[in-house]
Amino acid sequence: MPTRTAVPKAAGEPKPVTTVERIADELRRGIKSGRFAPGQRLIEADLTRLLNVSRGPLREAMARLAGDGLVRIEPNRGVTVRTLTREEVQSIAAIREMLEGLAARLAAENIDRDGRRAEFRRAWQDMTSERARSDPGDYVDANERFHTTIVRIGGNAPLEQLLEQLRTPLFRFQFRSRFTMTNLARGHQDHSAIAKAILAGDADAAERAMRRHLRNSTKLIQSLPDEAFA
Amino acid sequence: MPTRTAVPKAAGEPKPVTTVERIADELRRGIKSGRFAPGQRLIEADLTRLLNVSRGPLREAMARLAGDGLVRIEPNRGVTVRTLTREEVQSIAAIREMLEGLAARLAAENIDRDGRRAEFRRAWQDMTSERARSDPGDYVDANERFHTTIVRIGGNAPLEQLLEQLRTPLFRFQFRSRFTMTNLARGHQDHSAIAKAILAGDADAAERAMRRHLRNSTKLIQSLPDEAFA
DNA sequence: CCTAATTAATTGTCAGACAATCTTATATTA
DNA sequence: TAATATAAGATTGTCTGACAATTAATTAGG
Repeated sequence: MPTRTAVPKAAGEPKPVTTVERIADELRRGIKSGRFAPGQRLIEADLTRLLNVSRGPLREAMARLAGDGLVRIEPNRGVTVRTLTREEVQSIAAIREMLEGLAARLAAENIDRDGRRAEFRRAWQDMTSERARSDPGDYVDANERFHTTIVRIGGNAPLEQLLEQLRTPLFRFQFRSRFTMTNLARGHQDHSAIAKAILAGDADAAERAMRRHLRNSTKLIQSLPDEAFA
Repeated sequence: MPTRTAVPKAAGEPKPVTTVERIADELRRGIKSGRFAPGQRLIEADLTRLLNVSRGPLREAMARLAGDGLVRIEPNRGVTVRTLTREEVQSIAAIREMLEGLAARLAAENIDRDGRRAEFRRAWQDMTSERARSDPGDYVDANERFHTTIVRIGGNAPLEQLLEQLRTPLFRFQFRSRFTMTNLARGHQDHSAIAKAILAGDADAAERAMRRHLRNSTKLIQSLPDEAFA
């Protein structure tokens, strides 16, 4: 009988302390990576076996994910990975356009605090590195880091958390759409404009550039065939 | 004296079918009304007794509220009603300014769909009614309905949910600040401008007016003494 | 092949248990 | 007395097992 109650605590790492947190982390990762597909049912019995936990913490973790908008809980019908209709994608995109725009503005305003300019330069260089240019996975990662760095530099913590929430359900679309050469080129133009504006401390330009970028990305996602949506 | 809970019932609110939902509802109301004060610890044993439920569903409900940002869960230290620092209030206000502005824009764009113009007129009249003008509680209710109506008319469901989340932790400030005559007058000016722009279908003006209103409200909240914050 | 009855799977909740951790009260020491 | 260590109590985190209610799957009957 595998009664693995306590996880060996890896010292020094910002790792989940609690079983609930560990489960939530695991599921979050699984959903983001696509291992749990949108619409898929998450059955308690399966997951308790898979993760070696009891139903209590598992259900708590599910409740947290539901609060984050990653899964849907329907009474007596259980939990499913959240799906998005075209309309919902559009709605979320409109929200993101406003908020990522705000984040870019804040980043431009605060670029000269602490070591933020250096931090931003690093993220920006990662985007243009050879690795990111050749490997799609690396590119997606660098792209995500670019955006999260901008928000972090802005220094609005609630905004950081909120954008994380809004991006996650859209994440899977990136793997399908982004990788034609013209798309990459366009994305690069957008990113350049954003980076330039932020480094120049031009808040208006940064916001404008970011919003334009978001609109372009959205157009790309919306051009996907119906099968990509719920 | 019975505590006055000024939490308006949403129109077609679906009744909680599940114990977890009932608990979450109850606690949400309690937090919004101030019966559970910011910073207050929510102890499982007390609440299971108070609500006649077992720990499982209670903890699930807590997890959902945590996802909504209403409470904080700290490992091994339990659940507390979320508190806000001045800085956090400012951060949330910046987000709200963008999103309520978007909502106003969308409302103006969609004011002539279905019966939305009539619906909006009703909410706007409630604001200026005698009842709202005399009783602070009624005014706060009408004010909340005014804002939620605008978002609903805009037709962006995720935005509706998000703004609900962002408003709730700020709700308690309304009871302390809003009620000097000059404040009411200023608020009325703002609201008039918003209503006029929306009814005229002028999206730009609606967004501008709403953002101005939000900035004014924020200034009011920020002018509160330190005791009002965490 | 479609509909209804039966069975299986799954969820929602409860109760009790116990170790780990945090908090408070008490005793000890500088 | 103040600071600190220690013990006692309170609270959380998790597990197990149970059972009714509901939903999904299967089989039987028309």
